[in-house]
Amino acid sequence: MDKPADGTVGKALTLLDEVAGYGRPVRFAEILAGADLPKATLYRLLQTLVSQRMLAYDEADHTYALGSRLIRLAHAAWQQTTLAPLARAHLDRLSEAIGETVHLAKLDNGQVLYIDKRNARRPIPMFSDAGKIGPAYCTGVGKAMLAHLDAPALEKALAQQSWYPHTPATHVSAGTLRRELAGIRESGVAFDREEHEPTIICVAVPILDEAGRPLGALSVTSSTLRHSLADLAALAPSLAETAAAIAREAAAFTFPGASRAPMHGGTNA
Amino acid sequence: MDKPADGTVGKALTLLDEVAGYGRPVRFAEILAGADLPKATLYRLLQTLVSQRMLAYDEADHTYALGSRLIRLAHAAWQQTTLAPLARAHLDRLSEAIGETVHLAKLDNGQVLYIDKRNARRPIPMFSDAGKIGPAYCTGVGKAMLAHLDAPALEKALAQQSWYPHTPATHVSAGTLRRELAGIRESGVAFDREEHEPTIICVAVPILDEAGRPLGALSVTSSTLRHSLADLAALAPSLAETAAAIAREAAAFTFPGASRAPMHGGTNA
DNA sequence: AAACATGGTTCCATTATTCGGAACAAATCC
DNA sequence: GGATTTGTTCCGAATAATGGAACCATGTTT
Repeated sequence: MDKPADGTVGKALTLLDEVAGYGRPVRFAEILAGADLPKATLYRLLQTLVSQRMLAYDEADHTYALGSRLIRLAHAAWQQTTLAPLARAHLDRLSEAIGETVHLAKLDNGQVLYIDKRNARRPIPMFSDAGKIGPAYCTGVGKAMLAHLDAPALEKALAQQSWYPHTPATHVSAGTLRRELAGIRESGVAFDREEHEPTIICVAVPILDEAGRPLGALSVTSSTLRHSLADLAALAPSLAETAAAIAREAAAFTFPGASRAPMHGGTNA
Repeated sequence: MDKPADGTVGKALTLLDEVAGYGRPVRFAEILAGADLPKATLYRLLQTLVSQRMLAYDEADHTYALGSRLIRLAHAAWQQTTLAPLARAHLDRLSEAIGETVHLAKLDNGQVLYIDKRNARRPIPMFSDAGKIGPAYCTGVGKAMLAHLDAPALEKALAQQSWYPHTPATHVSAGTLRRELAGIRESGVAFDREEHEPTIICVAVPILDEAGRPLGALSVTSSTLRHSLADLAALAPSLAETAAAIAREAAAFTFPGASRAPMHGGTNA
């Protein structure tokens, strides 16, 4: 099942995922059962991770949980590896204008990684929903991005899909999806017709760089109980406009100054 | 400067911080200059990190950036190591009610880790965003939490402060701060009187567990250009009420089911 | 165009870390 | 009180990390 985990670092990170997977503080014994490492090895690894603040050890009830260093790192990751910071203001505006759930996502190894989100009512803080991952082959954002990949990248991505039939409308193989992608590429708009979850529909548009490659995608999601596909289609222009604005900004953007800004100086001087 | 980095894992993580610190994609040579590792060693370490998706390598311009695995992990960390998920609805309500910038923070090794945030209707630009860290000795949330630490924990935390005089109003040693903390403990409310940034003021209240220990803190921040301390003081009751509600919920909460839920199954079935 | 940087990658013998079985200690349960 | 579960420490053997140096690929200088 688990394969060529490289080195100690690999094991340590696998362990992190392991702990993350429990979704709650865990005791040593539980981890021991889950991971297949010898007791002593696991023990040392955990110690290292705790000492590095990637895990937090609760002396009181002897449990391990994810550490705060992760949150710090993630903040940095979110800021630099994604176009979320750039897109933020645009998302706000779009959300304000149309009052429906808006997603910003990027493609990550064949899967959709949600990077930011706005709900109708309340503004959303970063990690609340950002960070979730979903399938590409049956979501609006996913298809919007797949449609603009070049041939080799697309093949690679298609090979990474699971083709699980979430609903009757789900594409279950590359064949039918390819055909739809051609259309999406033409029109510039992708729809999710209850392909991932029943009653959930969405419109999505890609955010493209100068070369036409997808940087990410934007979508508006709703439910068949409240809107028809036609309703959503009507929103496509504003979506496209927003996407274009984000793309423009991303193109204009060059990373500022080359000077170092150390992340956590222990004590800040 | 750098201390007892344990093992390979330690080095790898230090490297992550290093990359994070640049705040933008970095080239090999830059990292080489920054970190003091031999070329070959650095190279291998980077490869490992990339292969583990903790870093992302851009083939096009030969740069390294933080990887998406971090975002995924962080999502989990945010959910389980903090009271953010519990507090979310309460923050929304509070933010809605008072329309000013609201922060939720926890204490992390003597520093303030911001965990969630709601913007004012007309946001003021300022340092602090979810995921960021800040000093405890000169912020409202920091002082609110310090005030409710028990003696040994307080000593430890005080020893971790940097006492940098950000503004004329900043406490520059434990002495004066201790006195203020006593008062805060009494009143249950802490103020930041432009101690961290000029013109930035705030009211904060702690979120306490049954034993009276601080789980986190809530604050409302504004600027002297828009509000007086008295204005903020008037908000203290709603803040306290919200804090109490969060505390109540946190107390009632026990981590649900013991069953495993693996975090990222590669392909999702 | 040849010579030279500069930035990045690979080799491989040496060395230091990690490994993990098993003994030990501590808290829990009969 | 003794037995069991749970967590921690030891230490020789095994392995993985190390880093100097050679190498390769670009882009630069004369």
